[in-house]
Amino acid sequence: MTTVSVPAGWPATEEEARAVQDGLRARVVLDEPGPEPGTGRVTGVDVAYDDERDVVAAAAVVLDAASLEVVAEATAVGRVAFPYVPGLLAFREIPAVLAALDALPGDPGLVVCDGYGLAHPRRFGLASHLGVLTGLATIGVAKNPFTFTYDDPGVPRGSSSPLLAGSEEVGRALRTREGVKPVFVSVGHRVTLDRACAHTLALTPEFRLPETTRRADSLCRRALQEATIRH
DNA sequence: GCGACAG
DNA sequence: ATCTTGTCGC
Repeated sequence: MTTVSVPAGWPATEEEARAVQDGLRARVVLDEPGPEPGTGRVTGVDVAYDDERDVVAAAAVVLDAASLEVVAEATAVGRVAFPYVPGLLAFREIPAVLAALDALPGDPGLVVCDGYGLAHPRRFGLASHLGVLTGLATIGVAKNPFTFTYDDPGVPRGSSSPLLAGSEEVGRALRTREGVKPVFVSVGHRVTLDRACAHTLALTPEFRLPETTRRADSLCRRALQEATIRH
């Protein structure tokens, strides 16, 4: 386990944070296909909080994309750097996520975030932001549609429908389990939407949520527990 | 103006 | 995100 350090110049107000998003948005790369689904490594990142004690814990879990077996993992614990504000989630989660990624031994490969990328009020969600800061290929897989609209996808696993901001497709509602509520996939950095969905399907052989986020979720909760038990 | 709103 | 036991079902 390592310690979270908040990057210098990290915004302190919502206005500053929105300005940062507007300034970085142009650096997102959307025209690279990204890694081949089912090959190389896939890393899940997630964060857990104890707002009472102002503590944050992040986890990064690396899986072999073909076997979905855990190859490496790391955690980071520190102080919360920003409150939760819809549209500004990245400022709350990224410092801890960066620390966990830095503590990883090898290359993370594709990074799967718990939240959105392009599907964002200013088209620069958590996955986009993390991608730009690290240069890594990233995608966002969220559990809720946020403010966006969609038609319910077909019942079979693999069915999808556009996730819409008005008439603009910002992501996809993707059915990962037959007849179960879809997940909401959007592009982060250096991956196309088709491939982001293919990766998501490859990561959900059994459950609605990607194996990456399931693993990262349980690990960061454990890390938070251990960091919170005493002190 | 008010409410909704990824995690 | 988080508060939270047992319970229904494969």
